[in-house]
Amino acid sequence: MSSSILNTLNEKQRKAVLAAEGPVLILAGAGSGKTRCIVHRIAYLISEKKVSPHNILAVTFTNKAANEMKERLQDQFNINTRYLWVGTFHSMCARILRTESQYLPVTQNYTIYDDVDQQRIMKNVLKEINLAETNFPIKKVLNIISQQKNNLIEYDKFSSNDSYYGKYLQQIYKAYQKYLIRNNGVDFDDLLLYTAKLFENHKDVLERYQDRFKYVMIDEYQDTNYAQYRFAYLLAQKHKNICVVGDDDQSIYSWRGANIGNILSFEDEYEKPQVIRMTQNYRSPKRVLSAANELISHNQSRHKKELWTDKEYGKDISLYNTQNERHEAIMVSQKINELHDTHNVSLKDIAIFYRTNAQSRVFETQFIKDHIDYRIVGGVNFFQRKEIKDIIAYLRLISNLKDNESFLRIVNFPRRGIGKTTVSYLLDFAVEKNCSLFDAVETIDSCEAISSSGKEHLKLFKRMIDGFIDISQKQPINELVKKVIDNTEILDFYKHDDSIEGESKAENILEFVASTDEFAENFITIHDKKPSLQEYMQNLSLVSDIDYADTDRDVVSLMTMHNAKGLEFPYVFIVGAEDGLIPHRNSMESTGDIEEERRLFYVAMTRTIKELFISYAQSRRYYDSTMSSYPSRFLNEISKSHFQMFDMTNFQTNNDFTPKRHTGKKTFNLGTQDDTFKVGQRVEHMSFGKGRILSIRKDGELIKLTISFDSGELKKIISDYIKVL
DNA sequence: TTCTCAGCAATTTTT
DNA sequence: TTGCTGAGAA
Repeated sequence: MSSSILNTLNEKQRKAVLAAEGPVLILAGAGSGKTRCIVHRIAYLISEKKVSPHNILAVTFTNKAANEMKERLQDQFNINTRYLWVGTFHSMCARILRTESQYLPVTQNYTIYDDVDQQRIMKNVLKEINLAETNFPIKKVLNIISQQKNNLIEYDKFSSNDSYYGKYLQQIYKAYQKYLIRNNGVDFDDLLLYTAKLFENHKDVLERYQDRFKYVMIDEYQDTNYAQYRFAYLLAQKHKNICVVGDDDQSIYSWRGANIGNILSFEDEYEKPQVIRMTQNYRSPKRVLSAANELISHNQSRHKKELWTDKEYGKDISLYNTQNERHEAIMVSQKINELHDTHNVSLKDIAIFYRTNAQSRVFETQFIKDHIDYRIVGGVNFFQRKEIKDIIAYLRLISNLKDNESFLRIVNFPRRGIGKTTVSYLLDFAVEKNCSLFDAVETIDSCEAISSSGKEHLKLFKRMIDGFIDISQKQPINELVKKVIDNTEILDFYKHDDSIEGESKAENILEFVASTDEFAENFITIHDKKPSLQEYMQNLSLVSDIDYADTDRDVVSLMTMHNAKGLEFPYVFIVGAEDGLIPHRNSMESTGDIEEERRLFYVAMTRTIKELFISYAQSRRYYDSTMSSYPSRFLNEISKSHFQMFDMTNFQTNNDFTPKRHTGKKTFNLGTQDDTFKVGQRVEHMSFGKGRILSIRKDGELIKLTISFDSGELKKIISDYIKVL
């Protein structure tokens, strides 16, 4: 029978594949082959259990993972994946909502706003209801609203234990939501919220989907939030065939509402689920794995478990102590060249992980200098670049005329003589007429406030958009994009901008055109027809760079530790392993925060297939100042015997690069200079009382601490006078 | 009325 | 270092 489905699996994996019916919980450690397990499980359902692909829903964490899964099913098991639903929660929900839009406050062609759009919108909302940004910081407010939505709380149910701010927050939430609806738009969280609410409030709709998706599978279940949990729960209520896969040690998205509780309480939620634990790691060498095990064992709130492996011990983990972030980049660059030139390692087998996106910059400059090809995965998404978003704004407006947000963005870009004054009068006029900005232009002649030249320009603008609408109905998306770029002269605008940025922006635009061509091509092979604007818009906001990261190019991959999740590379560099970066200074408040940072570091380490390199710098430039930094506390939680240490701090810019190898472990201290002080630590001073260390600076023999005392005072004090608590 | 340029603030992680 | 705001120039 299904020899190819079961043969290559170990006992636990086979068990997971064969557990086709009923609730199943798979606790799968890092590198235990869970993706493979899911793929084989789907293949088994279809080939052996004769389940129609039509009845299977598989939720993955990224679209890329979804595509890979489909490819494997197609290539390995010859399964037609056309009717199989594989994708992220968000893309599933977007798809469902497009079909069920009659139940929604928006129409079928709604716009999906991303986080940058959200910020712009919130800015307008605050202005609209006369609240100051200083009192209600945009990001914070959006964050709170996001949390509410992820917990399926709508604005009328919003309550806060803070009675003063709570009242305002509810008001903001409401105004924000109304604004979105007025623009016929939704944000990411709405996709989940609307779908979950749809299932809750319309039993008939829910039942339709329950019967459609008789088998539900969810990957990375530890990173689901309440709305996602609810979505899955409701879907699976009828047939109870739900299989979730996850690892509590890899939960790194709690800041966006993910709740490890979902996976930890699965056994209570569902009646007698089969529980399968996969602890054999097939990815990392023993050395790396045991170091990772040691690290993660410092977390209190976790299922106790230890990964094991048959693989060889592998090399020591290299640990580099460098002078500053530039030297760190030089060191990594040289190491990569060495791997590439003398050990024949392909660049695509090398990855660099950092905690914050800003850290990528130094590496980019260094790699360009050293002629190392690289690519950044994630970061500023290609589709989030200003020049691309401008074109997308045209597309959005064409497909959704109520989208005032996009209207405002492009009405005067490229310049066409419609300035702030004209726009603000137009806004008033639209409010008065209770219509969208675009519709307001129709009757603009009756608006006295706007100058006649303003009116003319607005009408010209409208005529142009009307022309695009016409084209969009007759031609496929890629042709439309070309027309938009031609008629708006956007490309010329950048070409005439002599700066380097202008040039690269023009290039990006051309790349965007190419990407729509490619989209059209792919679309034709799958659907046998040319894609319309609508069909293009459907997946636009939901794709990210990771989804596009083609693994074929022979380049070094740079990404945040968050983006590294689910990936693996033979050679892994973890850079910036410093207190303040990992754990991040904003995440040192509670032990819960620190535990999540520790999991993040754990995730990064366990991506390694062959060899792991970790580096930290003595000082690091932030934005305008240089701060001294100290090795991450996490390094202290791993036995030193796993490391081979290299002190690069004597490196001089003109000198050759000759690392001094440290064999004597006594001379090398991982902690702060005297291991007593750490950033974030509680300390006491005789006269100032108790406080917390904010930064540590070495000044000759002296160690100077900046301490925030509980009294509210901020002092710089020599360490001799400080007692550690 | 529109556009430009200087000064100022702000920097975690993402579908 | 980048992005945004506000004041003055065109």
